[in-house]
Parts: sequence; structure tokens; C-alpha cells
Amino acid sequence: MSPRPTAAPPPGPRIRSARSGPPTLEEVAFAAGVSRSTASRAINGGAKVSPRAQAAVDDAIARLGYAPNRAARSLVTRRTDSIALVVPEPDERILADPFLAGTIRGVGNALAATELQLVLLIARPGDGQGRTLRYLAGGHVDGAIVVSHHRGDALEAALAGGGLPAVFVGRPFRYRAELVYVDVDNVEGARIATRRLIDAGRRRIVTIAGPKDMSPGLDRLAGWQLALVEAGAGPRRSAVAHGDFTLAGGAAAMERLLAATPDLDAVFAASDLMAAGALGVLEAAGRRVPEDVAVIGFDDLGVATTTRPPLTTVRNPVEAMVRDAAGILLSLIAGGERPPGPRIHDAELVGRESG
Amino acid sequence: MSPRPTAAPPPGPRIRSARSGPPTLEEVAFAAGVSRSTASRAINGGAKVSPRAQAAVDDAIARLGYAPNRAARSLVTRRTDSIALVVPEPDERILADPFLAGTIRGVGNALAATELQLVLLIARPGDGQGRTLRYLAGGHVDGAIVVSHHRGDALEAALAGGGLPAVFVGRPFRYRAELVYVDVDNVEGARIATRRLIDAGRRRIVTIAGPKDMSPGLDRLAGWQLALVEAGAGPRRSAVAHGDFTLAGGAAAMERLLAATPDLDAVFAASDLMAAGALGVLEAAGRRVPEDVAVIGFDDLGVATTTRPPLTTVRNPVEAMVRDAAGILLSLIAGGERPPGPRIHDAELVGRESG
DNA sequence: AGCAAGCCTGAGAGCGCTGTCAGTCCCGAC
DNA sequence: GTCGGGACTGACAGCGCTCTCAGGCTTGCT
Repeated sequence: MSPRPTAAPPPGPRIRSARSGPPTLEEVAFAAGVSRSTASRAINGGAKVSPRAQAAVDDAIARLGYAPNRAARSLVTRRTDSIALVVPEPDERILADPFLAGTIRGVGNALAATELQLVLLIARPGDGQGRTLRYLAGGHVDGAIVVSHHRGDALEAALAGGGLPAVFVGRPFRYRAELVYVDVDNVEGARIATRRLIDAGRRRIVTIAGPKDMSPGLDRLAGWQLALVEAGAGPRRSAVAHGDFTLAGGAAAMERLLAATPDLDAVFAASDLMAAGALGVLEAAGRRVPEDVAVIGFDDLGVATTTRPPLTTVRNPVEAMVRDAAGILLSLIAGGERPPGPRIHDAELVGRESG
Repeated sequence: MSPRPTAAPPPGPRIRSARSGPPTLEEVAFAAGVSRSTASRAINGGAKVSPRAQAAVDDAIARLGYAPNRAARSLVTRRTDSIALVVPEPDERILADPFLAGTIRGVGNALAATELQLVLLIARPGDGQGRTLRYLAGGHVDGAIVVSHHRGDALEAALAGGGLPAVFVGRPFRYRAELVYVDVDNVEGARIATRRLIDAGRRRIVTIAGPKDMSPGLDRLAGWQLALVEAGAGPRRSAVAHGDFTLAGGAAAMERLLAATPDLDAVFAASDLMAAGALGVLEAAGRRVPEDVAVIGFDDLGVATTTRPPLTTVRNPVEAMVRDAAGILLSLIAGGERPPGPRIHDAELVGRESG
């Protein structure tokens, strides 16, 4: 019983505390004149609680400014009411920052309607299996959304067990049937971009591909190849240069391409940032865009409109994709069935001036 | 004692142990042949624990794959071992995404060495005092880093009480002595940028300022004015146009400026994104950059190198700034003294081609 | 050899909350 | 008037962990 000494400390100076900590359920119950159990019931769901008791508790909560202690609750319910967003360390070679921002926005939106909190886990590369995995396995979150991982990420293996509900954003490099993921249709996106180039009469279409250890890099390269094959033009080895999704990487790749295939008249870059890098090199080489060389990028996450000329690109619906992932995760956590296959979002061509 | 009924529930599909949930301290202690207390001591700090016991516990932990239950620990220690990163909803008018990414990277780095977790709180605009404030006040985190808020954010008032250790990144719009913050020297940054323009012989230097309800917007405007006054040239009213830190906003502002001050020969934009927008308008208007009009931006967070010509700009050391903020917060949480004043980082001019 | 002083260790009491279980109370029905 | 039953309610047992308290045991000193 003893509802804790309600001694009066110096007039509670600030927002919370200065008293002996935030109010507890015990105090709420006391203030409402009911038992702890009833107060608890009134707070959660309110089934089997008389309107009178409910009102009393609600009132007490408001008066005291009560907020349930998450730790205590989670200790008994075994739920944490928070999910992890696992992102790779945003190093130099990252897909570009806008991607991260879009991701966060998407998850944030999806979670806004719930009481779930977002715990950001930055998977540091050197860390390997360490911290992140331990945290995830430690039952500190109810589920996880994993973004943009590289080949060999231990996460995939660890999460494949299905112990923890998890959804990947972007096809896991090493696919396993148990893994749930959402993605943009990278192959198709690259295909339609390349197709546009072909339809415009370009004859020597090269590509700046992404890293070989990231699925978007691979898939976009495949789409480019596919389009060429469909058009009856087998791609040439010298027409591919790998970049690392950065501006500088794109520029370097463009230089290699120019050297290997001087007669190129179009380039499909696997990311806008790389396309931007290519633009610079092209200009320095005296090639006009799009007159001499058409350029198409991928992502449309911001950079595409800042370049000159503005980039024709393929829209990567990050936000919708991530919101989707969050929705699936929520359902998984609620005990829903694992969706039969990945959820692939359409990639849409955005025509601008570069190609 | 009873180390939990090892009844066999339907084959627990969990990632960890098919037993009943993750291992507990009790189990570790049992495996190590010591008491729960000793095991606990061995895990935390290990003071007053014999090497023998310590080794036994370490071994047991490794064997069992034990990870402390955060909820239980936090329930008794009253610390949550997590801090909040409060970011505003990244809406259209946001300072630009790279800022967010840099922020996250900075905090991540600073926290990497600790056991602290990062909880991301997205302060939705419509939400007002709601969720975010309640969460912060609810004792769910040990401290908070608050980023880039607008005028009137209720956070400032709520956090000024000092109940929760908090550090702002960017000068709070309504400054209070109790508020701790780190910032880049916006005034000085804008001043040196403008000064460079003056020294280059530019005579009619206009500015695309930021929104009037954000401190960086105001401060950068002030720096521009300061430089002009120092040079003996009072700024003219028509030489200022406010943008909203976006590309489109910058473009619109540039158009207004061009109309109001056709003879302008230099523009200082309060952000690179706005500068990029201005670049487009300038080109469309047939003004060459930098020959006819010099352009300098602010931030150097990525866009500056993708524009043509590349932007001369002022580097905003976001990452260092945020890392600094995290350091201060950590010290605050540890009971350290509140630093006497804000920590202001130097803004550095980065010369490129636009001005 | 005897005693104080450490050094380690184990027992135990909760932290705040939920959920089970056994009532209590008030009905209408018999 | 009594009884069965539904609607609510309160007591209580932990969830897993930390931390205070008392020891038990080894040392160091006299």
C-alpha cells in the first residue's frame, strides 16, 4: 500500500521530478482511489473497468502527468515497443545521404500512428558480428528494418532465423527465402532508362555500374544489359565501369569509359551522384550533354535537379518503399503471416534534360 | 533459486536459445558457479571480484551468449543508457538532407565508444507539445540532442528547465542562458564569404537569406550585412530575398533579386541548395558565373561539388559539431558541469569556381 | 599466536508494472 | 428471500537486474 511519502519537497521546480522521480502507477491508483490493478487496466485497453473508475484514473493521470515506466512494463510484457532501424555506417561510398534521410522519413511516418519508438542502429563496418547483432538478439527491440547492406553482412544470416521479425529494404545480397524484403525494381528501372536511350537513337550506350557487392549495383547493371540484348545489341565488356555510388567514383568511371570507348554517345549511371560526376568529366572532355552524349541517372533523390543539365533519371521511391517495409514489419510483429515474396515497387522514369 | 521452470513450450522458434527466452543473469551465475550478485559485479566494472570469479563469469557469458536485459537494468538503475536525437520532421523546407545524414553520422561516431543507444525522435510539426515532449519528460532517455528547430519550438522551453540533460545543435531561436548549444559561426562564415566577394571587386552584392524563423537564416544574413557595413557599403533593402533553404526557394529568390537589382554582380546564398537554384536562374538569364555574377553558398555538405560551376562555399562542420554536442551531453549526463557558454565552431571558406 | 583490517561473496530487498486468481457486489430469477 | 451469475476489483507473484548489508576468509601487524 504505502503510496510513497508524499512529502513536499521545494515546489517542484521543473517539468518533471525534483520530487522523488516521476509519478508511479501506485500513485495514480492512490489518487484515483482504486487499486494498482484497476489503474493498470484502465490504462491498457480499459476492458472490464467501470466508467467511474476509468474516469477517476484518467483524471489522476492528467493531474499527475503520469507516463508509464517503459522499462518496468517491458520487463513483464517482454515487448519493448520499439523497433530498430539498422543502417550501415554512412561512409564515403554510401548510396548517398538523401537515401538515408528518405528512409528515416519513411519509417518515421509509418510509426507516427503507433506508440513505437525508433532505435537507430548504426552498423559500423569494423564491428562485424558485434554490437549490432548482439543488440538485436538481445531482445531489446520488437523488430528491425535493415537498410542497404553489403555483401557478406552477417545480419542476413542472423536474421534469417526468424527469431526477430525483420524486413530488409533492398534485396539482401545473399537471398534466402526466409528473408522478407521490399525493393524498387532495379532491373526494370535500368531497363527502361536504357531503352529510352536506345529509342532516342543512341548507338554506343555505356554504363557506370555500382559496386559489385551491392545488390542495387548488380541489378541495375543487369537491367542495362537486358535492354541492350533486347535491342539486339550485345553489350561490350569495355562499356562497363564500376563506380562506388559517389561523385568522385562516377567521375573516375566516366574517364575510364571515355578512354575505352571514345565513340560513346550515351551513358546510364547507376546513381545520380555518379551521373553528376560523369557530367563534369564529360564537360571537361568537351562533350555536350545531351547533344553529344546523353546521360541518365538513377534515384531522383535530390541531386538530379541540381546538376546542369538536370538529369533524366529513374525515380527510386525510397519513402514509399520504407513505409511499406514498416507496415510489413508491424504486421509481422503483430503475429501476421510472412508475405509470400518480396514487395517490389515500380521504378519510374523521370525525363529531364540530360537524356 | 528456482532458475525458472524449464517447461518445454512449443519449440521456441527464437534466434537465441530454443529454451525459454534469452539467458538471464541467474543462468550465467549458475553456469559460472557464483551468485547472481557476483555475476552482476563481474559484468559491471568488475571491482572487487576475484580474477577467478571474473574469468568464470566471462566464460559463462560467452558460452551462453548472454546479454543483459536492458529493461530490468534500467528499472533499477534509473538510467536508460540511451539518448534521444530529436530532429524536426524533414519536410520540404528542411536545411537539406545531408545535414541530417551528417548529424546522424556525428552522433553515431560519438556514441560508438559507449554503450549508449540512439533513439530517434522525429518531432512532427503538428504534434506540438505532444508525443516528443512526453517521451522526453517520461524519463525514457538519459539525455537529448536537439537539432535544427524553428522559432517557437516548445522544446526549448521544456528543456530549459534542466530536468533532462540536453544539447542543441544550432543556436536555439529563443535563446535562454540555461540552454547548452553548439553551432557553427554563421555570422563569421557569412562575413568572410561576403568579404571575399568584396575583395574580388564586386560592387553590388545581394543575398539570398534563409527563413526568418530559423537562427542560421538570421545569422548568415547578419554576417552579410556586417561585411558590407565594414566595407563602407550599407546594404540596400532590395538586395535581400528570403528563401526557404530549398532549391526552388533559392531560384525564386534569385528571380526577385534579378528583378529588383538588375545590376547585381555577386550573390551570397545562405545555403548551397539555394545557391544551386540561383545558378539555374542566372544561367537562364544569360549571366555567366562567375564572370558576370559571382555566387557563394553555405554548407559544403555535398551539393556544392555537383553544381556547375562548383560552388565556392562556407564549410559547415556538421559532423564535428554534432560530435562535440554528443561529447558535452555525455559529460552532462555523467554529472559534469554545464559549459559556461555555447561552443562555436569555425566556419571555413572553401574556394571553388563560382566565386 | 591473536586480533584488526581488508577483500570477496551471497542473501535479499526491491525498481514499476502486468496479469492471474480469487473474491465482492449487485442484479434478476426462481 | 435466496441463489446463480455477471461485472468489477484487489492482492500478489513475479519479470531480470542492481545494490546494500552482513558475513566468511585471508592477510598483515603486534
